[in-house]
Amino acid sequence: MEHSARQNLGVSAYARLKRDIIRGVHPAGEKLLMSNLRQRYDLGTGPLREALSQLVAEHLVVAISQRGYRVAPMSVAELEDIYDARAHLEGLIVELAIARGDDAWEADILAKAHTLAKVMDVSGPEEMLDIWDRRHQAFHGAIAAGCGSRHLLQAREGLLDQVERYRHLWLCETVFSSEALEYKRQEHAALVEALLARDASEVCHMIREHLMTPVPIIREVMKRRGLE
Amino acid sequence: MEHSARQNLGVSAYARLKRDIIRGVHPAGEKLLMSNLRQRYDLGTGPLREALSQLVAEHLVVAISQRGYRVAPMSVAELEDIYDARAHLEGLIVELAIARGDDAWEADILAKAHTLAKVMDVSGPEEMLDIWDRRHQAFHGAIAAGCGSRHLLQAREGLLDQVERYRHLWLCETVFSSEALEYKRQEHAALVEALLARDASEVCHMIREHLMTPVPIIREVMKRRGLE
DNA sequence: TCTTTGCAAAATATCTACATTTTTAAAAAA
DNA sequence: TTTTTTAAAAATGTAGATATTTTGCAAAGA
Repeated sequence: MEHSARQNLGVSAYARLKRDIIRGVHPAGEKLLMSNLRQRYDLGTGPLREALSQLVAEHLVVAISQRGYRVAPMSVAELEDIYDARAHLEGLIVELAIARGDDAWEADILAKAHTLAKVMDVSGPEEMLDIWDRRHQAFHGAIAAGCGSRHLLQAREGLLDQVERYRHLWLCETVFSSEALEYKRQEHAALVEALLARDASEVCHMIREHLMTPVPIIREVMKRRGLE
Repeated sequence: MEHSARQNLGVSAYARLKRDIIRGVHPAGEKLLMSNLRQRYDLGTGPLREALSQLVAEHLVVAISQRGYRVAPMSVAELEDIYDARAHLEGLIVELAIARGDDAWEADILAKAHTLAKVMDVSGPEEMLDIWDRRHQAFHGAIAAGCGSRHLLQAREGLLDQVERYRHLWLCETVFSSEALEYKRQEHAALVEALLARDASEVCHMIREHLMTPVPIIREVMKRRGLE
């Protein structure tokens, strides 16, 4: 009964490649040489091309016919466009969630906010980054889930995938700064309060602010690294 | 200079498969047998798996590990969710477009509205459907483009891909009915007028109405065909 | 009799290795 | 320099090997 359902290799190749692209192991614009990938991930071309095709569909990789694959480029212009799009979409979704969310929705938000606030620097900083990010995503995910539309949430996921590489730059700066973390914690608490009060316009405004704060920081990091 | 840039086979496999799924050649839920696909599209498994991987990323196909691929199911519940999501997202985008669109935007809308209104039943009805649909999409695309956000438009494209199968059911009913076409033509004209007047709340309301009209018709078709 | 179980055969999905085509680079010629 | 030629590198496609799932059928159990 527990044969640990063997995944096909394409699926794990996809997960590993995506993770490495987001973390900058494969930087923006890098040529993804089949021979390198085969060696690095110990896979044949078949599964790799499957994984790359999916990443192309997600716009994290671009394919040039007969010339292989490349990590999608990054730019400050794109950074700004993604965050702009996210702010608007997230605003729409939160508005719907406030109109449609039920008691279970509220309870879930409280639960996720609690676990997020309790993240402590117990193990190494690398671990810390993972845990904080996971719980942070879960918290915002719980808020968005209230909109009740699978397809709006799907669109939101798409933008999340796009922003991940930029957000990773920010995470590395932020998670290790306890004052930045403390500031976020306060924002989250205020957000929960406004959500429970179902104050739509207030929440919209707060979410927007909250979402956009990383932008100047990321812009700075990108300039420092010459990624503009 | 014009070597007609050879595409890799995966790309054309993707286009053909997608088209056939949207048109119902491969109905919802159908098992996509490799041997059948190889025969039908005259391709090896490699390019086919590439194409299928992309379609999986777009949620038009679902993959079950070691058990191959299946056309994603359809349901009335999904129909309603997609249209709901679309109505909200399109509303958001149009609002932004009204705030941000310039003169070129207005001009492009007028141009596209004109070509759409001029579609005549010159050749066969099959051809007619293609042309009307293409111009209809171009018209609404021109309106949305005004929002100026590549990533919001990308999210919109994603929903369009999702809805395409349902919309195809509707198109077949509508395009051959000249009164339905005439009704649409009036809606479009009114929409253009309100857009040029930059009456955001009016446009939002109209777009929503315009977008949702197909839903009851499609629901009917689905029931008739036992796709509920 | 009807249902369940076990097994082997067939069908199917998946992967790899190699053949083919195309691009890139390097060297030679103009 | 600029162009042409040539060799190496890389991408792409196919055929066949391997592993997995499904199916058909018979025997056991209810």
